[in-house]
Amino acid sequence: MSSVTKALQLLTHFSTARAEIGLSQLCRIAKRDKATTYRHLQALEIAGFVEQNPSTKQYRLGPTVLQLAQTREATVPRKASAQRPLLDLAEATGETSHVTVLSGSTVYGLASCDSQRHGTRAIIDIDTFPLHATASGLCSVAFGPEQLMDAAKSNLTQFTDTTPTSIDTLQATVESVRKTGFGHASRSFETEVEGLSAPLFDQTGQFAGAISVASVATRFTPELEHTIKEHLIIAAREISHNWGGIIPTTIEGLWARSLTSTHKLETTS
Amino acid sequence: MSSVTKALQLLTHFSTARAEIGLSQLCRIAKRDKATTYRHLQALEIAGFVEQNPSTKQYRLGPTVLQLAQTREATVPRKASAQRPLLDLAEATGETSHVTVLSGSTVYGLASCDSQRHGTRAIIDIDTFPLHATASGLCSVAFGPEQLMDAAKSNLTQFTDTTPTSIDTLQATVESVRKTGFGHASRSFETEVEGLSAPLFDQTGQFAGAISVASVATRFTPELEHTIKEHLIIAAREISHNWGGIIPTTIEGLWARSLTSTHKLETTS
DNA sequence: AACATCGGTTCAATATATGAACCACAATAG
DNA sequence: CTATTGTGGTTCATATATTGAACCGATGTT
Repeated sequence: MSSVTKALQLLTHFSTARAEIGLSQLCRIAKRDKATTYRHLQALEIAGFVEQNPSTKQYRLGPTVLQLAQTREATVPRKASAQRPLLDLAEATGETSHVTVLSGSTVYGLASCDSQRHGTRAIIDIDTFPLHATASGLCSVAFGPEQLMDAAKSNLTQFTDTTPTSIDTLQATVESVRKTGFGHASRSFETEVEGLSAPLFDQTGQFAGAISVASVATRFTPELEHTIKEHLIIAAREISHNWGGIIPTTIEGLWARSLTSTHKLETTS
Repeated sequence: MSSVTKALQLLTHFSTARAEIGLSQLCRIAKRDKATTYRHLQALEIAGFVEQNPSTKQYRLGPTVLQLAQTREATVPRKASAQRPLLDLAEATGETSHVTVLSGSTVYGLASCDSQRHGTRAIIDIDTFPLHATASGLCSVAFGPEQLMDAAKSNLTQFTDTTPTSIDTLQATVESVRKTGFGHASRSFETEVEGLSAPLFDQTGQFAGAISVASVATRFTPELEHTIKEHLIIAAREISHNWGGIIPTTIEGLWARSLTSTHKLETTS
């Protein structure tokens, strides 16, 4: 491992929960030699990546990261940084995939990608995704800000005969999303389309959008569902990472449980 | 110079104007060896500080900086990161100093610091600074968003007999701030106080606030004015840096000219 | 077909990173 | 009023990781 990598790794130990770290403390956390760590910190300090609290001598993140983040945010739009994982997802599942972002109480389509594998494809050609009827929408209601539930309740347009049109069925559906970590819209927007989705998180740590796969219903077997979920997880992690966020451990836990149970179902059936 | 420092220096070459840089190009810009630069970029890529545009192979800032910036923003408030330069300023000038931030059309006091050097001190004990009558306010009008001028015009309260109360005198005063790079409130808020200020900038590149020195009028000689301006510049650079910004070169130019002319005045008088 | 780029790789030479032991200081504890 | 234990910071011989000229294959230009 290069010394550059080692030095940069030190930065990963700073968080809102542990904003300031002393030299000795950091050595323990990172399991590193003190002299080396000290020199690494000095190099990071020169570059403005860390600074020392003058009163406590503890180190904390420096102002340079603000500048860099500004540049990154200004030059790499969310869409571009979601493109690659989206393509991989469509490729791996053989189904059409979407990335949506939440703005206010509206779920906007940010990017989509068709797989070339099958002749029939799910074409979702809309700008905004209904909260109650699409996998992305349900994911947003389940993991986004609370007022989204009200927004969803206030527009329960019926698209198919399985669209949740009552407040009770909507709440039950959202509840199951919160339990499994996946949004699931079973032919509730288009009669021939099964939607599965996973939440995305950005640098604020908040829900920022969703990644979804729209599968042609006739192909939607338990095996495909399992495959889609596996790749949704990969894509969600990657896009969240590109947006400066991480998947909360609670969600990771839901996914882990959700996948093992699906797997059981798959092997016992 | 350590290899860590050298690697981190590479990041300074990325900006909104030059968001993506190829390996060879970066070597020319940074005047570095190609093999070394390549390895440094690899280390930065592992840590997520840069990433490669898959299609062009060019490098750009990576998602990690977003996370770090989030943590920095959440854990180091503006006030804390302005404190030290503010103290140094008060110390160096022997006068009371303030940091103000702009929020909407209001200039709020963020922090202040008294010098212990003199028995008499300028005490500015307010939460919000009048736009037209204080050095910080004038600086905000001069370098902040345009609508501030309207806000200033709509409240021309007379505090002293030199307070600019007409739209014409206000505009003339602001004009001179734009010419010199320094806000100057000559006994226009308190009869015994001369105020000098300089603008502050944050990571968005926009005007974010002002740093000011309130000097007791009887002490306010051309020599002191020159000293205050010198140290205002230092403080403004430092606080802006701590907020993730830099002083625009136009302002730096104004200051340079402004200071040499003051110096001439000082030596010829 | 010759030439000039590009991103990426190799390997011997050596400059640079390393860490045990060492300060000086501050805050406890006995 | 010492010990003790913690801290941030420093030293220096050792050795390991960094370095850059030269090289490669690919792509594009003249």
